[in-house]
Amino acid sequence: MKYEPQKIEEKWQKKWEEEQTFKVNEDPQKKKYYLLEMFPYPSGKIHIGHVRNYTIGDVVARYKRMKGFNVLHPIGWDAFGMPAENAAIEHKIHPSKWTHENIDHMKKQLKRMGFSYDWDREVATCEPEYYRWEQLFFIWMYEKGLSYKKRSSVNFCTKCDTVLANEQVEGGLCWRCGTEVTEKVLDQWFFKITAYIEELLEYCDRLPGWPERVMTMQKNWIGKSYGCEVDFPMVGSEGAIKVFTTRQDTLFGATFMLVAAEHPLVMQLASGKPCEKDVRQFVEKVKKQDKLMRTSEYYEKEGLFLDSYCKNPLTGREMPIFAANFVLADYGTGCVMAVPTHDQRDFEFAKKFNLPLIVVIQPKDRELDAEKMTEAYVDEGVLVNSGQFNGMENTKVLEAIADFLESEGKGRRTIQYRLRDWGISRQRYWGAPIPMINCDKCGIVPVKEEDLPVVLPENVVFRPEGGSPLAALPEFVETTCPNCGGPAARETDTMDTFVESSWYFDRYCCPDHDVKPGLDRKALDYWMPVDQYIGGIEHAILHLLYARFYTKVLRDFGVIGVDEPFTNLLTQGMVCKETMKCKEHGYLFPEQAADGKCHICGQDVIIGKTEKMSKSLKNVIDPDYLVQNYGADTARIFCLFAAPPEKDLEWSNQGVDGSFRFLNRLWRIFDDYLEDIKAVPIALENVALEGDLKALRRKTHQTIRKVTTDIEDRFHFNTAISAVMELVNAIYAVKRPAADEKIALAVIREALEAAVLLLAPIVPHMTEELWQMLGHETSVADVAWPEFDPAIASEEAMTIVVQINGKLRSRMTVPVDEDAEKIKADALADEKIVALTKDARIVKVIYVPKKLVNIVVAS
RNA sequence: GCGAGAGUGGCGGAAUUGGCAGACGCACUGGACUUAGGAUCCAGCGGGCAACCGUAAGGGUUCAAAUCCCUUCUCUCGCACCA
Repeated sequence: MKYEPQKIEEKWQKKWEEEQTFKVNEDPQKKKYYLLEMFPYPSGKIHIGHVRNYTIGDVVARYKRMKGFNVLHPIGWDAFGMPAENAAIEHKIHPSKWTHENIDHMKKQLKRMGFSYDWDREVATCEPEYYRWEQLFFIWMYEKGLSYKKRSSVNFCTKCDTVLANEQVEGGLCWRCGTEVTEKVLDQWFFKITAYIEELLEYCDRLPGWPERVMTMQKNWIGKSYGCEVDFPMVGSEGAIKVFTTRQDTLFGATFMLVAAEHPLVMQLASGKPCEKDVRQFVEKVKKQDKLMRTSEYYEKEGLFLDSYCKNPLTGREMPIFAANFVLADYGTGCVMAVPTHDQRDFEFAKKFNLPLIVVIQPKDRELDAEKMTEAYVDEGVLVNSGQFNGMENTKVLEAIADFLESEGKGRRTIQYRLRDWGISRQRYWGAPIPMINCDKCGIVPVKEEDLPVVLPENVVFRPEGGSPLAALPEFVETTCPNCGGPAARETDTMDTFVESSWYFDRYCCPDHDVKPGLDRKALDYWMPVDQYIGGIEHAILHLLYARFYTKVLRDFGVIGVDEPFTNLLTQGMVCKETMKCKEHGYLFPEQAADGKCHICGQDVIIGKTEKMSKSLKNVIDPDYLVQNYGADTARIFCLFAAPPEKDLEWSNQGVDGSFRFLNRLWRIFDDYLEDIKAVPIALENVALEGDLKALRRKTHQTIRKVTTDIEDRFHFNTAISAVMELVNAIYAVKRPAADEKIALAVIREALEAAVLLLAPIVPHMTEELWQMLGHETSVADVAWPEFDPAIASEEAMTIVVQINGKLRSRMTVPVDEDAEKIKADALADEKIVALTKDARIVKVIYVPKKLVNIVVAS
């Protein structure tokens, strides 16, 4: 019988669905395991990255299930977002329709891959029953001061009448219409993630199951720095300019002051002075400068003297104050003390404006001369020109200067963070409405709980020029104030879609949307936290940080009982493929470039770099194509075999062939033996085996051991698969026993059954089929994971390597329980060793148990 | 610039705690079967005639280094004028 994946795959998928094989419920008797993969955005079709991500997750879910865990393995849709709205504008299809059609199609595709989801828990975040509770949590957050409205500057396109994300600004122009982007000050909603900043940071060191690099990225993103706030008194007026610095060791070298151009202080200082007009112009110019450009290293440093001075608090020196384009308004106090000798930016600025340089740190190996410096000295050294601190090492003087500033009342220790509050307002339609009402009399008033959800209206008009369709819909906007009953206007901003993805894993735990308040604490206590989370590295900061924050917020509301949502995180690599180009026709899809020729013009195809699969580079493999030509099982096993999960996977069509060939190879030998082994029970307990059969049985048990640890401890599916390949090769290597050689057939049956069970999480359809062919009646998904017998797995003889001075010189086979002294003696008596050591003096002999003997000789 | 990670045959990758480098697969070569083979099975496959040499390059620690340490180079990712 031939291996026909299409036939058997659809058969088993139907059966799993009918029998609800993967439906789960809370069961206090069983140990739970919550396996979660990042849910997809319903963009239209699943791509190979989804296949990889969900295959990895599926293997772990099925493996844990066979290990006896009560496994929660859900899926859903991150269904709000811009592409749906763009489709509405371009193709005149309602975002809701577009999204639901995509979900329907992708759902079919996922089912066709055979993933073991509990589909009863499926969630789509665009449903009012989902975002209803998010709106309630928003109101709770508002009441606690965790969500607030603030004026803040954003990228704005006047033609499209909308805010643009940083990513939507291309070279200072709007990505859609090409209009110059301006900064606009708008009232925006924020989540106060900074209220949890210390806890978020602290837990970075308490999540050992997360990859170090993700944690490092999060820590850097939070960006905690210890330093001092220092007061620089104004000259000729009251008050002082406050500055944040981490380099108080250079304070004596501060010779001028820089203020961010946007800082209100700038106009304040300039007002009434002759420079006022110029300053105003300068500020306007800087505000217009593109944010991306402005933060580029190569951007010209510009500044303007404000005709004002302040005083260095330690030296008393008068310092001119400048407005500068490169000072960040929203970090620290928006003002920086400039130390041109020890900061490159300040150095460049000082040279440009001919400002004084004072060296305050001298390197140990040479002497700096301020006159001759060509760049700032930023390394370690000893303080000079620094009063009582002279002679101290700059790295050690930080505390002393901080103490001094505090005792003199001229400054104080502070901590600064890079992380800003999370701006969640979007002037977009396809998102969860922010449940707030603006009343002229009462101000901002939350919608009453019993009036939730604020449902997104369907009958909106999408304007090709952009802008929020909600604001243009009077029946949505016009309402009454919940407080005073007077006329009021609804908030028309919607929430950032990252809000939905910050708690969808909670929703999966309790699919009943009608429980109040939204989530069932008992179910959450059983399932949460997520034991294993799997997804792309691209979410290392945003989604993972937001979800951690939101979990802490819900915890403080008593909704959930965990501090952190995800115990273990696996970040899988990207799927890449080489690009193919035709000189005339540009990038070609793989099917347009078969046999190395462009299918449009016949020219030779140019093979380009290996890049992440993307539509624009056309280096994509359609999962449907794989399913049709090879079946889901081949697609699954290839994704796992080609690379370990955390690394990028380079696509290889020949590799897919190889995987398909392996499945056929297993199928064939299984089919070949089927009739003979069907009747043979496994009863090898009291049978003494010899030779080939003994070796095969040993291999079987060794393979079980290896595959188990590879999956359990490391998620190294590629080596697990290669171990099974070795087992299958070993079965092929055994001489075909006759139909009446029952013991031999029993050994082979055991090996084949082991191969089937070990592969069951990886290629579930084929293994279900083979399992059934053997006469079993239960689903292979419900069979217990095989156990190995250490006695059978252990080798009776071991190969000991004999080295001379660490170089391989001979090998010997000895019984496993051989005495160490005997092994050493045997090694020295070995024919090759004797020949090589006869003229040398043996210094010592090292025996590494079960591995090698190293003979150290002196020549 | 700062931070993190990586660099092993023609290719993807193994080597789990410092202990036989190159498992497994792909590609390639040869053989068998065959009217035929792009199917299948079997064998070979880092370099070198060899002694030997080989894990980006150089140095070090060690009886022993792909693995640990130092220097350099290259690549990937993240942050990036954060004071």
